[in-house]
Amino acid sequence: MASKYQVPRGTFDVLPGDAHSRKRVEATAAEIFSRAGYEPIATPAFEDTELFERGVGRSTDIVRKEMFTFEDKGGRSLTLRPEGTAPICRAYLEHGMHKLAQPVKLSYCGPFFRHERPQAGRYRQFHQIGAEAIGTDSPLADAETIMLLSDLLAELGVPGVELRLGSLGSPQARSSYLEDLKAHLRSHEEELSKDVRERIEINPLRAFDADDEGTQGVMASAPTIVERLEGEDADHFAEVRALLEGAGIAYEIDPTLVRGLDYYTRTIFSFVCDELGAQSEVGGGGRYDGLIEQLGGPPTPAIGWAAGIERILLALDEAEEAADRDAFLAVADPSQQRRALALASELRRAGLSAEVDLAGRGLKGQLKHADRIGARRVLILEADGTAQLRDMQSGEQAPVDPAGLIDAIVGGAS
RNA sequence: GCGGCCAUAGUUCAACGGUAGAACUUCGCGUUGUGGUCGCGACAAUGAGGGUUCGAUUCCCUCUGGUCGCCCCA
Repeated sequence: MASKYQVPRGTFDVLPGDAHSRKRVEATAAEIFSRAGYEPIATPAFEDTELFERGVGRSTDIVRKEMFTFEDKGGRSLTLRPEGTAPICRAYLEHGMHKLAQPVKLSYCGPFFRHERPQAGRYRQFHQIGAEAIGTDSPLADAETIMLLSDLLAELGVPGVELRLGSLGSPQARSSYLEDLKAHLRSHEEELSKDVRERIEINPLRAFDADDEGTQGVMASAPTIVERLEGEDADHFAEVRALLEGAGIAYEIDPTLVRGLDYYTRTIFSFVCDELGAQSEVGGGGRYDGLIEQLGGPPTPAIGWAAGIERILLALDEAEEAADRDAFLAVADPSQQRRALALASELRRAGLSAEVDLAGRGLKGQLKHADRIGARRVLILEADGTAQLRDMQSGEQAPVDPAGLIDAIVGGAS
């Protein structure tokens, strides 16, 4: 009988079988962050709504239609965090981290919330791993953070990953470019597909991705933002590219790269995976030199990224592996249950994995269960106080001295 | 938020509008306390609510959820 209750739309339970690979992803990230000096930070699951409105941008899809916003009993408007960068910048300011040696390098991992229509790789509660380097505008930081994510995906073995790189320049350069692009599109309006035409004002960059011939013809002569970068923006981007090339990181310049959050400036990047469906971005980020100032702090350049754990797992498509046990303590007679549990506890304190039957199975059932959980050895406790040690691989079984039980198992395990 | 497809045991799949079956899993049995292979048995399901019909798992509607695409993003 199925329960009338089920997980809320777009959410999921992490069951024991999935927990292992998920943990591996988190542990690998933690290791990579630790080696590079990106200290862990954790912020609350919800924040003042205004933090996201100001930080992410009121005109973005995220703020306009994807936030879980609620009022607390004091009438404050709170929002389940839809992303991690604005909260971290809030924490940076709130705790005076600008007084620390710059840049401040941080990493995080946790749940985020967006009210979107669920589909493969897109959930309403999802989990991100992220890194931020706050307080430097050096291209070195851009390259380092990108390399961190590249290393993570490589170490995890995510297949078919490709890095897309772009630069938005300064906010002013970006908006003047967008005006020019819109003008270009409008002047060729008849040649564009209906789809693209309708989105000229909303998202003109999308036109670069169109498949229809007419639009592609128009876009061939369209200006791209990367070729229009000037002065320091251009130098910065050139340096980032040189650093990535020097490190042997392959990338592709993507003039159509769009980040739907208002705070991005200069470098933006995205790691896509061809094993995924429509939600092909496995991780991405960019520079946000104006965000901290936007939140009321001093001008503070910064860069960071986030990667979706569910998307990584989807791309890895790992088969769950059966966990091994060093020993299973079987009882030939229920009178031995106490002894079994005590011995199991002792083995566990010695650092071994051991289980006992908790379901009242017969000896046959216990052996079967021991086999199922991958126990290497089964210790059968006899009613008369003696014991037999059975090797589950060879099937060999011999009596063991009750006094030396622990030694027999510990010794056999090493 | 918009379109397409879908919804049956714990899981994966069957069933011309007429008795809901199977496989895997779980539990038990295969003699007298010993796992894997094999055989036998047991537990166990039509997402919810309406409608059409003598009769609905099957057709229609609504809801819920999933999935794919759009949009957007991690």
